[in-house]
Amino acid sequence: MRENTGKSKYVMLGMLARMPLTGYMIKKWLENEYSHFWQESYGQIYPTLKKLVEEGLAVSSESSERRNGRGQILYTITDAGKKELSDWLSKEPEIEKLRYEILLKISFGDNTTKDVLLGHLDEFIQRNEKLIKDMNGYIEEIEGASGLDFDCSYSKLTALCGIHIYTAMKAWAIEAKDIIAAKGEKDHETKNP
Amino acid sequence: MRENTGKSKYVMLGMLARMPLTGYMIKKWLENEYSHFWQESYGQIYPTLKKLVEEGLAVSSESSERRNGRGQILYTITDAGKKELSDWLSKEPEIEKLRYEILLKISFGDNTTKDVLLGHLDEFIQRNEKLIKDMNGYIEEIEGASGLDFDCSYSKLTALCGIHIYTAMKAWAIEAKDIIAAKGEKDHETKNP
DNA sequence: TTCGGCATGTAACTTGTTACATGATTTG
DNA sequence: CAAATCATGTAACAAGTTACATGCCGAA
Repeated sequence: MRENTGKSKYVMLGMLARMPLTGYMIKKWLENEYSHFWQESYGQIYPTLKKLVEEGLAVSSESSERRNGRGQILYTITDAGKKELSDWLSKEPEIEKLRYEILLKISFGDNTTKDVLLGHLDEFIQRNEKLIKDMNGYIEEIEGASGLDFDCSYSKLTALCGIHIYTAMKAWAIEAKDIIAAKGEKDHETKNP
Repeated sequence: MRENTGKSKYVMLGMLARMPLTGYMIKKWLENEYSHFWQESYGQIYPTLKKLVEEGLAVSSESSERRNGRGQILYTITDAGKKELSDWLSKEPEIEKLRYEILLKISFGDNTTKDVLLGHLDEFIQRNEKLIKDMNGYIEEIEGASGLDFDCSYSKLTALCGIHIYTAMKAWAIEAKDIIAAKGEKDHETKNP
């Protein structure tokens, strides 16, 4: 009983806990609502789903009535699956290993021009502005949809986190631009006393 | 000439651009100053260094004078390496794919208790407080060391980014705790009109 | 003499992505 | 009729971690 499915397994379980889903639906749902902090490819989803069934954490029901395209395979979480999920939820989240390419490029800034760095930061600011707008739109969307069959307040919390992060990133980038610009002037002074 | 080394290659080049280094020194340096936004394992470092030499981006000089322990292999960047680095620095940084486990757990919050979530958030707040303190310490450190042989201002910028992010994360977690606590009360009201 | 740090290296494994194959149905 | 979308799936690859092997030196 090796533990080879990483976190994808729990993502599937968490989504199936809401409602029975197909692999395709899981992918679409991830793309729409989780993409800013989580993503999975089909190459992960389908094999993981099969393992879930093997481990008794979900059951599959092949609906031969092919409504759209090929016949769908619906996965439903079992009691064992619910227990597995809640056990995982109780465990303290691991510390994330982050890899910010932009910070790498900034920290190697000596090896390029000021303009290149300022360009990257400008692009970064725009990207974060877009993300903030997206997150705000998403929050309005779920606030607008009142008569929903399930509670979205936890989803809203993750969007709120996005807003915090992207706002902080944008603020940093603006500050960084100022510092880099000022630094250029200082260098010039030093070289021409 | 396949492109199989990902970003590790450029990290090595960026560090070698400062001074000639051994694999071991690269690892230690990464652990000390880059660990909050980048990390590499020996399993990546040594093979990548070899490839750098194969591609003519660095040269190795085995100093047979074994100062400490086993004889070291010093790697020095070549002009071709410097060009490769500056070309990479000019390219727009890729959009990061983030995976925040804590957000996953929060978004699946329905399947556990309020106490579990509040506990995770408390731990998260403490972790971020520690990180903010670390980053501030790091900034003071490089500000204190005045007569340094090379400019640290770009490193300081990355630390500043850390402070922004961790502060934002902490602020979010505090807000999230309040919202989750309030939500509990509201649920109670709804169930007992 | 034992332990920790210096120092290099690799094999096995895990994790995840990409590109492809298949094919029905819906929409323009 | 062509293209997009629904829908499942896999093989090959890429990337990265872990655990281990080796061995010297200095300090406790």
